Amino acid sequence: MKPPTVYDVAERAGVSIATVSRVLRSPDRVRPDTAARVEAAVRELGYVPSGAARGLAERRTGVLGLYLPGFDAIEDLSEIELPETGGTDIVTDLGKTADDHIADLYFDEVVRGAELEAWRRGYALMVAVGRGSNSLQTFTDMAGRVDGLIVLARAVPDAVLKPLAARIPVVVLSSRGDYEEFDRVSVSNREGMAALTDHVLSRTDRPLVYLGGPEESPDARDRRRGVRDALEKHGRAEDMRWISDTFTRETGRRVGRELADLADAGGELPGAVLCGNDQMALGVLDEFAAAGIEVPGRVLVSGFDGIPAAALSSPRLSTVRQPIEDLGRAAIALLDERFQEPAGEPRGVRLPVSVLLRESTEPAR
Amino acid sequence: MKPPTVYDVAERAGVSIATVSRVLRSPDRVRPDTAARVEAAVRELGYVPSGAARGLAERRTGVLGLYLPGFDAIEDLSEIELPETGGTDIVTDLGKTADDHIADLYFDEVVRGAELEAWRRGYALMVAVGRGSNSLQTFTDMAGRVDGLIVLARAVPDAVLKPLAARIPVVVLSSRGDYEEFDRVSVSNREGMAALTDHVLSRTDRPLVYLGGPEESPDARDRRRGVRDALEKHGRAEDMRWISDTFTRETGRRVGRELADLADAGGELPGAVLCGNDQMALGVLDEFAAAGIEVPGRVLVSGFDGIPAAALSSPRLSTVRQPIEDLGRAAIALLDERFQEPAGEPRGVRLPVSVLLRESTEPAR
DNA sequence: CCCCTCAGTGTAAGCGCATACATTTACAAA
DNA sequence: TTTGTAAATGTATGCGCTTACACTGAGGGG
Repeated sequence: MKPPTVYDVAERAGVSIATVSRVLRSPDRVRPDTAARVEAAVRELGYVPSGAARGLAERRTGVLGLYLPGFDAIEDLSEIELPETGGTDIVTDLGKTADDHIADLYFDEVVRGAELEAWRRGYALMVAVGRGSNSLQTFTDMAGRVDGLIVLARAVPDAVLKPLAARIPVVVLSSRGDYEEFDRVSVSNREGMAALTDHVLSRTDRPLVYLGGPEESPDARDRRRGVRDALEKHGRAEDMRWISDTFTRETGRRVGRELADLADAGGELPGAVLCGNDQMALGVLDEFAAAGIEVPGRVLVSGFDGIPAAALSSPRLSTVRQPIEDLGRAAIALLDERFQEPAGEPRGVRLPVSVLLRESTEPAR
Repeated sequence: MKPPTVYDVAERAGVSIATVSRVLRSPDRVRPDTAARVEAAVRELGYVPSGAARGLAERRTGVLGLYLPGFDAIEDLSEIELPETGGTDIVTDLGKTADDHIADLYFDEVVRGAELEAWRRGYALMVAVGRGSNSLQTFTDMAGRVDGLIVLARAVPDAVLKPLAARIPVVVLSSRGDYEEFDRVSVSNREGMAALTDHVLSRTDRPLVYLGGPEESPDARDRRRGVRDALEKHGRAEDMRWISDTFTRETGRRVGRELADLADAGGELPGAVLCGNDQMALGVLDEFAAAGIEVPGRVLVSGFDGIPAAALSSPRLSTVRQPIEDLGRAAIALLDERFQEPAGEPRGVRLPVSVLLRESTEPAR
């Protein structure tokens, strides 16, 4: 059963296809009674205009794209079952469940922000994710379908991104300093971390530990710089032991245990453990709690990101909240702006962060 | 600057447009050396195939759609600011923050599930949301752009949905019994609530209160039926006081306060307060805690949905976890299945729920 | 040496719509 | 009635791609 087209509608209504098109797009340019006939035909045939044909003729689609690099969660997804009739599964859940979920992904909030802002502005949003070897295929596929594109830094080779940006507006979500030839949005990683560190330094005179992310991550680098900024400001540049590792809770646990063991063996605890993200900090807290080391009593701990779990830990974690959802929103806003003003200098937007001071860095008086 | 087309590439490579198209779509049907020339031209020109033109010629787009009814959160969204340079905002956050966030929206998880499954199967997902008066416009716009469509029950008038379903596969996310002429997926609301109620009835002999959602919500209706099923099974059909109101935490607080006041005035507390969703139950817990009424010591409380907050309350809430993310995933799977098997009876999938028994219904021995 | 086959390539016809431009109609003024 | 003008409608082209079909030339079998 072939879907009806303008031609079918036109024939049924006894008009030309041009009139059908007008009724749909600028109804006031057509006489009310003919419009009514056309609308009736549309209804009777269940006609739905083809987006592809419209896009082709109009040279715009009304769709914005968001492209993310693949992540393991997708690869690991198992086949879903489709039962005709569901049942009920009774689970006695009296233990503690961590529920380390996809929901914690950074992406997730970016996507949500982009969705909200796109919808608000009357665009539809298409989200695609690179998967394995043919991820470039996925990318160009998407690029060919949208009026503008948001891309996470490093998700796509520059050699592909650069020429594309000459064709359609592209916004990159990057760290500062990266991708300066594109429109881009980033957050104040460095300043935020500097402010938090500044606070911690005012609370303890003892030497510190910084547990940061991998060297090659631009975010990690920026945060480390923020720490250094604050140290220099206080003239305590030498007061820090630097550790770099993956951004995981497990890493935090490992380091936390190590420090606890050290203290156990008669060593001195650092004045504070500053962490490059919240997951790490939570890992540190896990182990300190297990070893009976009071936070913030004996040592301060801080994180970065402002994930929900950081507000639920005990003690609650001082951290820097990134406006991740706003990142997505700002990117869409920037795209929309480019449609109004196609030419011009690339524009960089840097979103402010909030330093959240909570109990984990607030020593009892 | 007009984007390059197949013609430009063909000219540059000294071949015909058919050959260009072949290189892109079935590379093994052209000689390796010509393919190489074409690929070089593609790269030099930064050519990206137009999705619109492809879609038109191929009569398929590789995109699936998800359509949601509008919600207030979008309307209320304020304009986002785009600062060139971000700052740092220092917030001393030593109080309790509720963070009642969009993240708690039911939709959110559906969207995520659909995204994951679509990506996994190599489709892109387009998500659109009806907004105000022109929401129908948005809907048909989207319908014209996708190979298949997922729609939330009641988001679109049947008069529109019905003819559309004859053109492209449509899956409806509905409560049981609804939309039987469509492919659809739902969850076992009724059975889940029956099982949880059954458990609660085995824990208390005193009269109960059921605080359910609005009469007109099919979900609310299904859950209420589940409660009734369990009551009848236990021969305690008369043991329940029924309340219907909006699905909000505030409603829960109101009812909780009312019950607390009653108890204060010498009345008897019910054996349990069963709630139609977790938000309500949390509201009840809020007020019981404020009034010093121990849960589960003096009264049991249960919820429905299995939202994250239900695992973090004190006491943790017994509830029925809906596999909301799976709802989205199953819908995509169903669509994909329809592509293989276009005809056939409409298929209904009902997903199982999990009854999570936690402390709020577990009286101390 | 001719004819057939087949791989490789080109030609051209849509796909369904928007729209510039041409034509017709309706109506008012002359 | 004629003419002028604006509103309403129709005609025809092109948007960029895929693909059926036609064509070419090279190699193999007779």
